[in-house]
Amino acid sequence: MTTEVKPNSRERLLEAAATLTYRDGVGIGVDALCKAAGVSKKSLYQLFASKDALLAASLKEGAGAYVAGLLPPADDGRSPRERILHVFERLELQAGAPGFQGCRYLSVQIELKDQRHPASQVARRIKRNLTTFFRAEAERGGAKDPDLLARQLILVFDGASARAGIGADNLNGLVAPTVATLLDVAGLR
Amino acid sequence: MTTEVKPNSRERLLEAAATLTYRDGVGIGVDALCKAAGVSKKSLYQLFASKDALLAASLKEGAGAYVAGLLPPADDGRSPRERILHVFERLELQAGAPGFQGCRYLSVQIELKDQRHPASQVARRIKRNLTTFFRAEAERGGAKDPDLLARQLILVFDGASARAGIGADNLNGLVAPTVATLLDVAGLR
DNA sequence: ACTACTGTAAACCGATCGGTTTTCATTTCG
DNA sequence: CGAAATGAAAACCGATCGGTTTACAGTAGT
Repeated sequence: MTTEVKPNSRERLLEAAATLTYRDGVGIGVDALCKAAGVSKKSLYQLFASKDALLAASLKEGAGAYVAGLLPPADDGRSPRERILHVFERLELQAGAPGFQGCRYLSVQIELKDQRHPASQVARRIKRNLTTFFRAEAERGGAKDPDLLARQLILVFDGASARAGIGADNLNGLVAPTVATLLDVAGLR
Repeated sequence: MTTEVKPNSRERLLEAAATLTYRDGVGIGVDALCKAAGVSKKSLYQLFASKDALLAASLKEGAGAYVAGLLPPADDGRSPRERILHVFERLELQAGAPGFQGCRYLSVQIELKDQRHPASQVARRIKRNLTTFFRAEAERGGAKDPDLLARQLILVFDGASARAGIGADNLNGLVAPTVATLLDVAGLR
């Protein structure tokens, strides 16, 4: 077993940071984070150099579960088209869940403004990974212009997630046909 | 003439709020706003009930210029397709300008989280206006499903503006073909 | 039992938050 | 000229910010 039954202070802080910054924004105070984690500020600053470092670490260590919940398993038998659509099905599912506020990585970048902020850099890397997945599947599926298709898909992903996050759209009947259209035109059968 | 040569305190505050909250986020302090506007806090709180009210008013009164800079003039001779594409051309232009941080109305809603915040409600209304424009042009152009097309267009608009705003994409060669594809499939000649 | 360590709780630091009030120089007007 | 109104500057308020430090309870190792 690699999983801990009893999360340590570090893990509880990462979890609290993930939960509270997603719900309340990156402006959340360290007092609130420590309280939610049941950890003293002293311990926080022994484990992390700063609040920014905690935030960046929280994003980074949550990335694995995030992409795992979004991407299809590697080398399942399905076609690139199906594998791409899988991602958007998962997004639509997430968007319907209570408490959904949009893609946390996009939100963090928008809230922080500063692109050089460590958490912003982590977020950018994760987004780039998703784009890379799209681009690989596009190429594998024989898309006319894999780069263009990948950019279109991540654009739709971020747009859909943002609009659902602010409650402007519930995505019902929107994402699947839009993605299908882009895949069709790109020649992804 | 309706334009003032000498902006009064109220206008300077609205302008400062627009500039600074866009650049630094809604977390900007009232001291900084007052300093930038050259207005005392006393005057601020005579003119506006709260910082939130100032922010909401700033968004609301900037909306006219915003949509005017985005939408084509009413009843120019052009086709719905051209009029829709016009909006995305303007967006691409904005995105290339220095200091572009994405659509301010989307950013405000993401930063505030709370949908009931007065500024968030103003932002939502403005976005709805843009969607209404898309939907009207879609219908006028004979789109198969005007509602769907309008939702697709605003999704692309927000996605493109967000991704350009965080520096993840420069939109070159992306937005126009994507929108064109959606218009084609919707039957908008 | 004694020491050494761990980590929580809480005091504390200077800075800043949103917001109110006081001060005072300037302008406006009778 | 003198009174009233305006508005900027800044002090002030309690609260909170990110971050440090102290104090102390618990627990291990010997």
